[in-house]
Parts: sequence; C-alpha cells; structure tokens
Amino acid sequence: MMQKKNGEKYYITTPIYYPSGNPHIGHCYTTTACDSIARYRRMQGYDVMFLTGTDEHGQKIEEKAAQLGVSPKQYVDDIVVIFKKLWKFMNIQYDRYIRTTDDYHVEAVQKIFKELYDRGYIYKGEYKGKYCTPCESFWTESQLVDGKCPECGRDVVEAKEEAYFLRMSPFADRIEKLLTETDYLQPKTRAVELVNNFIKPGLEDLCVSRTSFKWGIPVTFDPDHVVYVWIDALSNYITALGFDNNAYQDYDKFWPADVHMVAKDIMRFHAIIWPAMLMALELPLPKHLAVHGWITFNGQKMSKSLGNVVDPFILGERYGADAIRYHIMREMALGADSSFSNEIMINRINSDLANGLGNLVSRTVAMVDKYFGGTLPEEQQSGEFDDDLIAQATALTASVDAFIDKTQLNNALAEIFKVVSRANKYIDETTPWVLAKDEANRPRLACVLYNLLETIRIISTLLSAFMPTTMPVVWEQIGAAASDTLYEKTETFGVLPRTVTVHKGEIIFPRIDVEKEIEELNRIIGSQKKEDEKSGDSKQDKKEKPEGLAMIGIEDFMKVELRAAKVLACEPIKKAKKLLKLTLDDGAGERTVASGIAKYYKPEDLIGKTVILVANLKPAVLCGVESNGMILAADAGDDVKVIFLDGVEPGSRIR
RNA sequence: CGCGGAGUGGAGCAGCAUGGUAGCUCGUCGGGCUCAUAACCCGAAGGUCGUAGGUUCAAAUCCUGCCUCCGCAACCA
Repeated sequence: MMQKKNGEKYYITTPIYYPSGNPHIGHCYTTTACDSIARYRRMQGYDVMFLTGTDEHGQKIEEKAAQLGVSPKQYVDDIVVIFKKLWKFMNIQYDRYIRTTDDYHVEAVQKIFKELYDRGYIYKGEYKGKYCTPCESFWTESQLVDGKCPECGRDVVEAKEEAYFLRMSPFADRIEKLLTETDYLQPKTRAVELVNNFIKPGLEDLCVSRTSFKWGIPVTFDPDHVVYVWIDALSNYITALGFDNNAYQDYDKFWPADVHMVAKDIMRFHAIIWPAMLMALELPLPKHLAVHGWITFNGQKMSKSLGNVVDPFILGERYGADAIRYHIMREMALGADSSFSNEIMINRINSDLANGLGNLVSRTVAMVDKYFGGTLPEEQQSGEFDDDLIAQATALTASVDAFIDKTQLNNALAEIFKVVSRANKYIDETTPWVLAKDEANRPRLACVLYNLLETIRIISTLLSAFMPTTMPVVWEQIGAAASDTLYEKTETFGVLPRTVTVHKGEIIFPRIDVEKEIEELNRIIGSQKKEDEKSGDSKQDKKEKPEGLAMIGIEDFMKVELRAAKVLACEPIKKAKKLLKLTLDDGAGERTVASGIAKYYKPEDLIGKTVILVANLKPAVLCGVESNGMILAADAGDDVKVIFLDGVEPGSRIR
C-alpha cells in the first residue's frame, strides 16, 4: 500500500555524457527515464537528488577541439550549452549538473587518486605496450592489428610508459557476489555474461593514468600524468555530493545512490570498476544499477555515418516534448533494445495519447459543458458499472509504484493506460448521451461524469511524472486544484468537489496524419542532412574519412605491391566469425590469405574470381591461420564490396 | 567445441524458474454508438509457439541435437 515518504532521501543518476558530439535520442532516453523516476519520487514525498552531467576530459575531446581550432575547454563549453538546452526543452528537472571540468570535481578527483595511492591500491607500474609515434598512442597487444597501429596501420615500437594502475584482483570475489547474489544489477540476466568474461578469467589491474595526452586532471604528486577516464568519470557520482570537496555538503545524506541508470555499453564499468573503486575507498556501494538497451532505428544501431541519428529537437518541436517522452518511455523495456521509427512513434502517439487519453479528457469535459453548462450539480446518483471503474482507478497507484520500484517504466505506463481504456469503456456502458435525454436521469448523469473526472484526476496525477507539461493543462480542464492533484490522493475517490467546474480548452494531443507526417519528416531530415554535409557537422567526422590521411609521394605508393590473384579455394575459419580463409593463385604459386569479409560474402561467391592482392604485406596469424597478404575491398557504408578483376591473369602487377 | 541472449498469428511483445484452455498492443475484417480529436465500444479472422527427436497421461513451457538472428569477447591483412 501507498505510504508517503516524508523526506526519505532518494538519489538517482544518469551517466555523465561524453560530449564528443551533439546529444541524440539515446541520451534523451536515459535522462528522461531518470527524470520521470525522480519526479515520481518527489511526488511520493522523497527528498530527491537527481544528477546528470558531462564527462569532458580525454584524448578524443582534445583531438576534436584541435580539429576545430579551439581549446578543449571552449569546445566542451559549447557542447554543454547544447546538452543543457536539450534538457530544458525536454523539461528535465535535474537537481545538479556536474561537469568534470568543474574545479571542485578536479580537486576531489585528485584527492581520491592520492588516497587510493596511499592505501596501496594504486601503484606505479609500466604500461608495457606498443607505441605508435605518429599517433602518439599506446596500444595493448590485443588492440593491435597485426602488430600495427589500429589507427593508422603503421609500425609500432615496443615501448614502456610509466603509468599508474588500480589493483582490481582483491575485489574479484566481492564483485562476483555483488553481481550474482544481490539485486544490484537490473536486469540480472547480464550478470553471467560479466562474470564469465571478466571475473573468471581474472580481473586485470586497470590503467588509471596517462602521459600521452594532456587534457585531463593532473596527478598531484606526479604532474606528467593525467588521470585516465575511470577515476575521473565514475567518481562524479560522489564528488557531485561534496565528497572530498567543499562545493556541496550532501554526501552523508545522499550516498549511496539508489539507482545509477546506464545504457548497456557502459554497464561493465559500472558493474565492475565502480564497485572496485568504492571497495578500495571503503565506501558504501550503490543500491542498483539499471541497465537499458539502445534505441535502434529500423533495427539498426544509430550511427552518424548511416545518417539515422534521431534528432530530438525536430521531433519535439512537431509533437511536443511530452509526446516524445511518452513514446520512448513506453517503448523501451529494461534490458532490451527498442526499435525506433517515425511510424511506430506516430502510431503510438495517435493511439495512446490522442485517441486514448486526449479523447477521454476531451469528451468528458465536453459533456460536462454541454449537459450542465460546465458545473456539475450537487445531486448525484451512483449506479451500475461505477464500482468496477472506481476499484480500478484507486488500485492503480499500487501497481504503478511496484513497477517504478523495479525501474520498469514501460510497464508502469501500460498500467495507467489500462485505466484510460477502462474509462473509455465506462462511457459506452453508461451512455451519458442517452441519460441526457431525460430530465429524471440528471443525477445519474452527473455522477457518471463526476466519476470520469475523478478517474482522469488520478490518471493525470500519476502521469505528471512522465508528461510534466501536459498534465497541468488537463488539471485546468477538469477543474482540479493543486491540492487535488497530490500523489497521496490518488488512492481515494471523491476528491474533486461534487460541484466541480470544468474548463473546455485546447485539444491536448492532436491526432497526427501518419502518411503526410512521415513524408514531411523525411523531407526535413533529407534537407538537414544536406546542410550538414555542406557545413559544420561534417567536419567532426573528418577523421573517419580518407582525406584525413596525410599525403604521400608516389614512391610510398609504389612500395605497395598489388597483384591480381585468382581465388582457388575459400572456406570459413572455425574460430572466427568475420574471417574467410582464401587460397589464392598469385601467378607465382599458392598462398593463403585471411579476410574479414565473412559477413558479406559466402565462400562460393569468391571461388574462381580474380581479386586484387596486396602481395608484400608481412604475414600475420589470425585465429590460428597464417595470412600472407590482404585483398582489397571497399567499405560501402554498412556493406563491404570486394573489388573483382575478372579476366586479368593472376600475377599481373596493378598500379 | 570462447561467453551470453533470442526465435510465439501481418508487426512489436508477454507467457517458459512451480508442464495441463496460447495472452497483450497495433494492424485487418464485420457490427454498434454519436458525448468526443473519423475518435470510442463490441465481435471475428489469423499461430502445428525456429527445427528434429526425447521425457510425460499431457510441453511454447523440461532434456538433447541442429538451423537462424543479436550482443560481448576475439581475429575485421
């Protein structure tokens, strides 16, 4: 049963987002979900702290800023403005916004780093790795591509770099228990995956400092080093409360967090590294880690190069922030990915918000207006069908509460909309328009409409956490005062005054013409894409494009020996998902080449074809197969096309 | 034989730890109503629950093999 939480604390966080690009609908999801929960908790009487922010350090930001010719700080300042603008637009009511470039955070991270060092959990070691001089980057053995730099493909040198490491192994057992024996991780199904992949093979110590870039928090006692991402980013959850700093004094009150909400790509860091850090600091662990999936577009992961990144501003402008909020909350189930498309969204808005809720409000208010001039009479008479409606409406809060507790917002909303349906059905059952024909039925008619208003009052109060802009409009229309729309009154029927006065107003959620709208959206998105290509945004993707590479002389090119080669045989490599093993006739003899095209070609597609072979590439062993060279293929967006040269003699030089 | 998840009417999902009428939303078709945003309400059609076996009186549900898809990991020469 419902209990008002008087001032009990509740702390919920989004991840701090990495501002290497503009925010998209995925950021929106996490933030909106947290905002809805935070609002719901506030309604329940909790003293809520809702934190969001941005993670602003690191090499990638440094590089982006350099490309644009601005300082890193300037770069992040600009993007943070966009993030904050989006949150304002989406009506996100965060209590605090942390930037990892904030002074107090920097100071606190330095103290935390030092403390971990003093406790012996951070030690100075050697980052023995491969170093790519032109890229100024270190790579681990496993990141290397055939012993070469994965960024530029050039030779790397064996190099040692001083670095600090965080000991992880002392915490392996405790973390395993945390994941498998507690309800920390939601959904728990992911625990097995984490334990098998990262804990059982042995937790490796984590590199927590770098000397290869400068845009980060300096290590106080060793100024050549900057703190590398984890200790900087994860500790935001406590520094924002004032841990190890004087900017705030909320640590004792709010820590540990009740929920960290994250998308699945950063689950690992929050499930393993963050608990390890806290254990090392001997601090309490957060209560829950809620992991959600990605919003995919027509089944494909969103990505800039596919041009399917959904812009929340465009959608929000057309349908209202609340409609977008509702749609993503309603579609996304905890743990699983959810597919986004304009059509799905518009259909959802139409059926649930326009036809269901909006129309319910509209027809109810219209009837009070039409039959009673806007104000219900004192005399009312209950009758058939009332009890069931009232029972469902007053039981709603309990079931919504239960789903909120499990961070299953989609299910919470589904419960609410069951009652919307019930109310629409109630209208058909009681047929107010028939009652209205006979004066004698006026008390009954008044009661029916009153019950509807009460049901709408309960529904809209609960929904106000999810759709904070629109619900107050509903309250105005049904004549509810602020004191009527309190959470603690959602389990009681008969709150509105019997002689309530309604105010007919604007349609809350207008119905959308699906076909026209989709056409329109495609047009907008199309023209926007063109603009982006012309200016601004495309610069940011430069790095991925071939023009990004340095110019070379012909002598460099001539170092590459390209020859035609005929595919004699081809088979998949057992251990490999992406690789095909090709046996080639290069004119001089046979050689074996492994190629990462298994996803795009079947062996029989290649046998007998002539391809372009890079003949003088050093051999490499891939998944147990020695590969002597590579074959040329084009990255065509999401697809890969091998270049065929049919009719050319094997062995012919190509240049 | 790396780890894990998933395959259920046209679409998207629930059900599966404790076997026993296959449920929900959208869509389609038919009907009703007219208060309302051509909205609402009722009804119907449509599924051998990926596949092949097994256990059982009985399997979507338990067991085994296989196929397909998706994450992670690993090698995209």
